[in-house]
Amino acid sequence: MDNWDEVRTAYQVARLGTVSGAAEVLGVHHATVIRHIDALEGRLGVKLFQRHARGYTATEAGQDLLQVAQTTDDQFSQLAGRLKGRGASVTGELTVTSLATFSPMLAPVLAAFREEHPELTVRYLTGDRLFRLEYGEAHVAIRAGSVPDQPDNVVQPFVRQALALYAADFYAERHGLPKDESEFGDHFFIGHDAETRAPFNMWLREHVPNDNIVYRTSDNRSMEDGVVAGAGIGFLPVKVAERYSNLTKVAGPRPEWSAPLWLVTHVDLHRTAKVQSFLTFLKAASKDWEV
Amino acid sequence: MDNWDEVRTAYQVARLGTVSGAAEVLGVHHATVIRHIDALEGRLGVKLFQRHARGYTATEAGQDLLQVAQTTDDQFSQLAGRLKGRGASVTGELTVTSLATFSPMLAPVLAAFREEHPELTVRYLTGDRLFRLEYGEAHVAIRAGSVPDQPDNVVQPFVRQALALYAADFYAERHGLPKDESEFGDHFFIGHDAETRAPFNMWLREHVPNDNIVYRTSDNRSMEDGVVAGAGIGFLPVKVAERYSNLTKVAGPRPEWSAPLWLVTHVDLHRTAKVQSFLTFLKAASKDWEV
DNA sequence: TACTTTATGTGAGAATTTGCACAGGACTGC
DNA sequence: GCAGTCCTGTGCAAATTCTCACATAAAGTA
Repeated sequence: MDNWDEVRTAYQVARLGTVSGAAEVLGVHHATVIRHIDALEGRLGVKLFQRHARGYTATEAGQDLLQVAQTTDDQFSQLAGRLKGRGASVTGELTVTSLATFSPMLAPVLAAFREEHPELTVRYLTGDRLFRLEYGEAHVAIRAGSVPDQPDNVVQPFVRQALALYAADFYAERHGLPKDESEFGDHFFIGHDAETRAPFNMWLREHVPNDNIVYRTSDNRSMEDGVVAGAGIGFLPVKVAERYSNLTKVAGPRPEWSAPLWLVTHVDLHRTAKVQSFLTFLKAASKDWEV
Repeated sequence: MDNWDEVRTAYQVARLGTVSGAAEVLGVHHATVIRHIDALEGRLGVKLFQRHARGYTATEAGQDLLQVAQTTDDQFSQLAGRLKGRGASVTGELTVTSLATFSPMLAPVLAAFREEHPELTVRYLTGDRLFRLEYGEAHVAIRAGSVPDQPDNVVQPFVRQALALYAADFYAERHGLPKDESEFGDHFFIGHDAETRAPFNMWLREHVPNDNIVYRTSDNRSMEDGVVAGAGIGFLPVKVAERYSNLTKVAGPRPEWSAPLWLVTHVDLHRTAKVQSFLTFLKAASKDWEV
């Protein structure tokens, strides 16, 4: 059964009883219909129809085919309806990926977006490895650093996340707070373990003696925990710091500390209503994240 | 969704994950597969796959299609199996039609045939109107009279049904029995009401005075009832008369009384195993019906 | 009975579809 | 780091498929 179109033709003939009628419904010439039927019967070795002057009547075999193809037709119609609707509606899954750092900012946005579209399921992926849009792992990615230049990706600038230096009350009680940069040498800082190219980290390496960076973490979330615990002065997104009552802003936010963020989507999905709808929603929600 | 082959192509791509793999399975060039997918996506307005260098991964829409097409493929495979098998096996329906006269002879044959093929359903049609093979109303017809010459019918000679003249005991007691044809003028006969072309009826009109044909019926079955009830001397098939204990054979059987019977099948169904099987069975069973 | 309508069936040209060849990109293993 | 392999993608020629036109046959109708 390796030609589904012939089955479809036979289905219409069985349904309508005439070759001409089937040809009209299918939008082809009646000769085509005859050839399809002949080919199908020849391949199966069974007569599907009895030919007579008034048309074609289905044999048992033809009636069997009629029933099967009937359900197939129904299912395909439903499928087509779903698929066509899907392009225009915001349903199904929306998969977003970013560095774990942005989770606190993104979570409320995703929650609110899902609230607006009850039929939507949100998947938010963060992890060590980069989830790849070109393999369909995510619809939208939020990336930091230099402009991603994957060929099939649609990249647009997002916000520059406002970063500032914070210290916990616990730290301030024991070490005081620096009045300005000149006193940084007398304080302890929290930084990245690796020499990342994150602007704030590069700034830290330049302006703070290495020995004063006493608490080093491998990811930004642990850095946050360090700051809150009073392990030292460290960089936090303003939006994150606002959630803690025991933090004092030491300096900033400054534009040069933050890296530009990028919204990345796969070209195939970029123009879908779902992705577009989310992008506009995200941009609106992120207006006050800016430095 | 008016091109089922494209759905089938998309199904294989979704299943295998690559265009090349799908092309190999489908036995077409991979360029064809790509064009099918593009056409389908274009028509639906939805991306079914995300293209990347390692192949195609199905989007949600593609996975939806995969599921639907999966079941379709299964059902078509099963259908193909049934259909191919049907040509070779004796299952489903067997529809036989004849004049009601032959019902007593045919019934035991049909019953025995069905016994041999438990999966078979027998439909035996008799009626005033002729059931037409070319419209698929029956697989096999038993016809009397001159050779049917419908173009699409396969006609082969059947038996000449042995007919004889019978009288019931009730009649014999009251009127005696004729020794030979010369005494027919002193007896009462049962005949057809209309001037049918049945040989026995034509013989009756020639050899028996019209006034002696006192019981006239419109169908052969009523004629049988008339003979059994002793309304007169009448023609009965030998096989039918054998079933009654109160009948005495008056004359015959004679070849000139019986019309040749024909086995007729439609050319499209003639070579199927089911029809062939029934024809041989019927011929074997009818050997002793002959004159 | 002849005429109209509505079917199927078939050969030849037109149109679409398909296959081929080659290009280009990405991963793998040495 | 580099060759080999396995993908997708596209222009062009070949092949198949489709359409058109006409023939034929049966059933309804005046």
